[in-house]
Amino acid sequence: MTATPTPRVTIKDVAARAGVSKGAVSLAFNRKPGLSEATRERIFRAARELGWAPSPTARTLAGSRVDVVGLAVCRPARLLGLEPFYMEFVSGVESVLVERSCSLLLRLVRGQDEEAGLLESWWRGRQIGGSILVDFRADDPRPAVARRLGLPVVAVGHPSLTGGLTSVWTDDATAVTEAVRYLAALGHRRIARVGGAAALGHTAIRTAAFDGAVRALEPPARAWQVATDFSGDAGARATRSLLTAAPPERPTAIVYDNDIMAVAGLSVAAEMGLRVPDDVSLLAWDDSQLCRLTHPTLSAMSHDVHGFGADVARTLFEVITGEGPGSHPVPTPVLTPRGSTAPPKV
Amino acid sequence: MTATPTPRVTIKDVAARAGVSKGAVSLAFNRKPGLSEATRERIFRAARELGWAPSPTARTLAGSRVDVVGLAVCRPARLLGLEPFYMEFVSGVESVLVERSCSLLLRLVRGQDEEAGLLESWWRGRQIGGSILVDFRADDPRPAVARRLGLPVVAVGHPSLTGGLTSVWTDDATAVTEAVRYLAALGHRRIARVGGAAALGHTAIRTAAFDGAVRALEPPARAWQVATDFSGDAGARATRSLLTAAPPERPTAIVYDNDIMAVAGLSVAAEMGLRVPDDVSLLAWDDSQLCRLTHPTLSAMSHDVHGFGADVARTLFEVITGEGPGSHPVPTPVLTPRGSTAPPKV
DNA sequence: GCGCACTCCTTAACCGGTTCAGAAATCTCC
DNA sequence: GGAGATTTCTGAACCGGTTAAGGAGTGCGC
Repeated sequence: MTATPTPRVTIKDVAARAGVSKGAVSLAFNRKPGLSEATRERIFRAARELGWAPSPTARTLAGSRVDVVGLAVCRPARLLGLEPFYMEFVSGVESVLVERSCSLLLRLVRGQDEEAGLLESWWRGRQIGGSILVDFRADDPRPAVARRLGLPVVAVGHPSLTGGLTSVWTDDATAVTEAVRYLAALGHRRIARVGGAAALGHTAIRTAAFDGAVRALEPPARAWQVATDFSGDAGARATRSLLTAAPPERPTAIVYDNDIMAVAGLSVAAEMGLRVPDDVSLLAWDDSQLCRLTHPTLSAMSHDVHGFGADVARTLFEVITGEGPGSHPVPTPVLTPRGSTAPPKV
Repeated sequence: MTATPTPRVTIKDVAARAGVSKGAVSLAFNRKPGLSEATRERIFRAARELGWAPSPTARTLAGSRVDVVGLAVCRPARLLGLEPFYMEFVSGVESVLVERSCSLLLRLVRGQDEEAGLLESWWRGRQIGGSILVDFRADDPRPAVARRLGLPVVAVGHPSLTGGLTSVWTDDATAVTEAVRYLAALGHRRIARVGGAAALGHTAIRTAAFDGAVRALEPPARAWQVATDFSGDAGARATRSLLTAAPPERPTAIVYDNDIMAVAGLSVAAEMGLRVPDDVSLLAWDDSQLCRLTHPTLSAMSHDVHGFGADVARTLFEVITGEGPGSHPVPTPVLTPRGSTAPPKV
């Protein structure tokens, strides 16, 4: 790989060929006033002939915007690989970035403190023009950092978690409530939930909502909740422990906080000789294609993760261009019944 | 989000505080000779006190290296979300990048031509210092582009596919052969393979290897091969069509090119009332956690995707620092027998 | 005492753009 | 036809670093 000395073509070459100054070329390419239509056209033609495009690096240095947005994701690598959610989310974000010829700077981190430091160095080094923040926890340091730096960000999470930052969020509480009501309507009176990481803000929201929804049922129902780390293994363990009890002490329906755990739950039921949905109903969250690949297929609270990512990216651009803080709810996940839920037969 | 006018601290501030010139600071931070130990120390102290770090943008513009590597991935968004492989691969790449404070620029593209254009604009715009190339096809335009540009790249794929670029690859042919021999040793004589996208180079390699391996069996065996798009749906369709034949015309073992399709195959078998592994054995590829979550658990050709990503990243750095083309095989996937494979009982 | 090599540091040009003050040319209006 | 306003374009400074050339000071040999 001998580095061919690629003859870099710069703004100067374009200017020379169009017979104007560098400044004129810059004006043309930034669609700023002060150039005749003829000159503008001549400049564009020259640029086209030379195959020139302005260097983002130089642009950034010269003080204009930065065409890169950051995303730091904080989960152990093994889990990330498994969660369909993120890749789909990223692809949604990308779809919007591409339109504005922006790029995504991705980094896996091990905690919010590391992420906070990363945001600071990204921003101070002018590496990013804004950032997407996910996975909020209690006492999250990131809102304070973003505010201190003046870094444009959009937070993915309920406004109660995101410290006043512009946020985009799904109404998890309503979705959980709907799930519980649905199961109750099927006749379930012993309902469990295998939740995500307890430290995560949205897990807390779902936990509370689940609690409230079950409490509101009439006739009253019995409820269980378990926290996990979102991994399939944890989902399997939780399911196993829930289902080992004898029937009257055993849930007849289980709600999972993601689809991986639901898949794991399904296989645990099979391994224990329980029929799904006759002996136990299973309901997943984050409906990915995975839910349609199991047998029986998994009922799920589904939402458009790709579209969600796109919304987040669009909102980030609004923030970057100076819109005030806001809260953008996206459609509540809707229940998609499939083969894993039915009235209890026991 | 009123952008606080963050007072940017630059190399000039550090120089002033240390009582030296900009040049000296630069020398210190690039560990170049020509500074006394005392001065060097004084400069670092000043930088530390001011919380300064050199701006990557300015560094790039000034002609030194670029601390970003590119990765363009070309699959429909829906599939990407599902394939555990990529996220895990990315996390492996990241693990190495972080050590060298590099970042990953990620982009989803729709074809190699789009990717080739992207590489060119990334490189000419000095946005990346090198790139990782995945998913090689016949007549892939990317090697030529990389060579023409002098862009340092590392190709993920067998040397026969990557047009002389430095490549990192798993020995798929051997792995496929091993899979076939294993199934044959269990007693299978009717073996099918649900392959990936036919246009992909490594799919072709596996197809040929499968063919050869089956042909070499003694006593002779019957073989089927189907191409898919890697999606679970396609895997399900392929499985369904393979298993609808009457027993003597039906494979007793199926090998899948990724784990998603194997999961889908498992559920199709269940849906058709076939027992796994008694009626049909299933063998996955790209062993992710998913394979341990099904019931029965999926036997798989497993390899360390995270480590693979790390190897690729390390190799890219070698290329960037000027090593010649090379070929770096990584360990061949090994067979991990689990519950989905057994001697045929029919 | 002088030339010479060596160490340590500074100076200034440069990377490839943006931006703004102001010059040159054209238009407007009386 | 000339003052003033407007349009169009240029020149130079600047962003925050890197780097090559060069200068000041020191030590050494003879």
